[in-house]
Amino acid sequence: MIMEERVGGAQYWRDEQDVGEELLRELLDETAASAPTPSPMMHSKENLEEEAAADAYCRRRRESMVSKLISTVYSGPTISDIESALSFTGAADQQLLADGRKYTTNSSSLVLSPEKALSKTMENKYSMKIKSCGNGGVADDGYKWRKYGQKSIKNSPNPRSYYRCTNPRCNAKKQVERALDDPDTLLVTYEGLHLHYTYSHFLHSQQQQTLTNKKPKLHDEAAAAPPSLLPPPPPPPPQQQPDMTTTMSFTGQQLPAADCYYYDGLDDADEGGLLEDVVPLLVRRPACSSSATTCTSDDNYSASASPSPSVSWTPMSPFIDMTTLSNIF
DNA sequence: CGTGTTTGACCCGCGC
DNA sequence: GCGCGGGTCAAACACG
Repeated sequence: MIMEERVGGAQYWRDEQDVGEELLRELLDETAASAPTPSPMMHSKENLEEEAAADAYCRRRRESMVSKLISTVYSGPTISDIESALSFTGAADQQLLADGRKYTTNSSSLVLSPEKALSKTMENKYSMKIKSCGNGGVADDGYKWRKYGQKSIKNSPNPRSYYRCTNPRCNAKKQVERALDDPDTLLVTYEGLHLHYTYSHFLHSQQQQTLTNKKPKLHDEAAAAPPSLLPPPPPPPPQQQPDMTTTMSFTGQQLPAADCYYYDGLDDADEGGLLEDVVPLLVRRPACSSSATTCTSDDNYSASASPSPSVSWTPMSPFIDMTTLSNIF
């Protein structure tokens, strides 16, 4: 596992945001410049061909920039990943309806459980190292995790904790354990995909509408682990250490952030409205994900799973309004 | 009282 | 078949 350390986590987020904003600005300028302008002059055949060629060029350039922009701001599960998961689930449902058999985790069963089959067809596992200095937690990854087990591992003095996404429709899990060589380093292994908003995303959007959310619960330090491009932490309360850093090294197929979604219309009020099932819109894997991606983010905020609803904060990371992008096409 | 954590027991896969 | 190790379950507990 490659592990790089980048000094100045805040600068990293800043740089990413700058790149994203610059690309978006360039893209919008480009779009405005290439917008069809009514011309009083008559179009000759040559002019029409030139315009067509120019249009094609502009379109390719926009697509290239959008691709760059998306790859800059997003590295989470792509729509194809979700489509694969959903199509499998649909197929499994059809199979279930067809033969009336029930899925079971029993290995002697003729039918694999969807989870098992899914894990066979998709290696949705990725791990990362998180280096956190200080006694505080590591950054929140935007999702709510519930600890369901802890196990001592052979030849390791540190126990491994098992977490599951609190969304009942999401089978994402993660394992957290401290590294053997460095007790400050957490090894986090993610498994599965989140098919819903990040918790922080929801809070952010909700706070813009109403401030009546109930207060989220705190999580322990191991419960939170930041993926690459999630919203960076809210401004630290004054009593917290300002100089803590978290260094992460991702290894695997995908990164866990998934923020560019559209709401599928399901009403999850029965889940307290905190999490919503969504399917990514627009985002398709814009660039091949490297085998190891490293980023450093500020860790100078609370280890709580989410920011306090009483504090409204705007993500520093290159969050681009996807509605804007959608309008471009 | 609701929600999340802890922890011992249980299940399951794998190697011998 | 047996034992080991990892993963999960679920009752008890803690906390706000």
